[in-house]
Amino acid sequence: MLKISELGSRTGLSPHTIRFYEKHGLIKASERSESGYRYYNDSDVRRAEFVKTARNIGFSLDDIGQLLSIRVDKTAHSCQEVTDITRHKLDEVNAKIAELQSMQKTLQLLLDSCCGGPEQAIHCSIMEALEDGNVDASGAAKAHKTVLGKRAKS
Amino acid sequence: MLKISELGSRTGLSPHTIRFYEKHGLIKASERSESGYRYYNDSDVRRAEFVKTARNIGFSLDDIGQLLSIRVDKTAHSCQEVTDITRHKLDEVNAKIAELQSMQKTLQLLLDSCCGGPEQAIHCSIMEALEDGNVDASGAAKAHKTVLGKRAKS
DNA sequence: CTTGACCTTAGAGTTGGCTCTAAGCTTATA
DNA sequence: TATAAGCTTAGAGCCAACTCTAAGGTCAAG
Ligand SMILES: [Zn+2]
Ligand SMILES: [Zn+2]
Ligand SMILES: [Zn+2]
Ligand SMILES: [Zn+2]
Repeated sequence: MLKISELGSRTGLSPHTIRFYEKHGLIKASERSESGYRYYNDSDVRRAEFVKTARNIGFSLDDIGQLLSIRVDKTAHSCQEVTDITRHKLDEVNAKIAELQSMQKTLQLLLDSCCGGPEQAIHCSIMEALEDGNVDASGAAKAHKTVLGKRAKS
Repeated sequence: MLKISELGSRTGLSPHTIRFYEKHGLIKASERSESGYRYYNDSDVRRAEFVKTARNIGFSLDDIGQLLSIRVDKTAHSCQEVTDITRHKLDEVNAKIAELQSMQKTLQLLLDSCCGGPEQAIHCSIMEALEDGNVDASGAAKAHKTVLGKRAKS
């Protein structure tokens, strides 16, 4: 039976994150000590590792919840349900890639047009393109709200 | 002189968003009526359109702020400053694309391995891969926090 | 028997870019 | 003149997935 920080070092999730996942129904400690400490058995650890793997792939916590409910009774669920979740995620990823590639293309064109030198930006072609709005940004408009965030840790 | 909703329909930004941008220093109404209504002149409109174009490309509001401060005095800034901002953005975009492509690859492999049929998920290869953690998710781990958000409107 | 590492909880804060609400004032139209 | 549409403000809420804080309880080592 592992304590929360031991589960943390085994899975690479912080105790904070483990409690957060518990609050959202993803992970549970099958036992608690009298003083309230969480204790995780092998089955709990396997579930937590499943969550970690799914998260690393990029599934949302909501997706992971669905995958977990399939996991607890596989006879009640089909391969199709699993592929539906996976394909939906892949569709999202593909859409996002397309948006980012549109941004990439636009930014590259802008960079190619500008000398990038130390002279005054008076005739800078990037500035001119932005002024004139003659920028091929089709597809990029929807892309950038949350496109460039990061997660710090593993 | 345009009122805020007129500037909105000209630029495709909502009045709410215009006020939000004003609060963040991107856009200003050069005049106010006695009753406090914002009035935008041609120069204001051009600035707002610049902001809209830059936003559509994918620049952050912070980036746009920097571009705007170059715009107001181009003699005091160089092409290099402009390309630095642009290149930095391109680097972010490229990094994000790489992460998403890693996710894409993993998801595609999972999908290829599963029959996707109506039978019970007992021997589902996607579930097995998630259980075993033998999933090639290198690079995807950092990717997904904010990767799949959306902005609704233009 | 004290130190320090670890555990508990509820709840607030972070990020970026909006998006909306409430409560009230102004303006245009019929 | 009445009604509706539009404007003002400060400030709250939203999204996801954490991340941290405060204030306290627990436990093993020396
Ligand atoms: Zn130049
Ligand atoms: Zn230039
Ligand atoms: Zn199957
Ligand atoms: Zn399957």
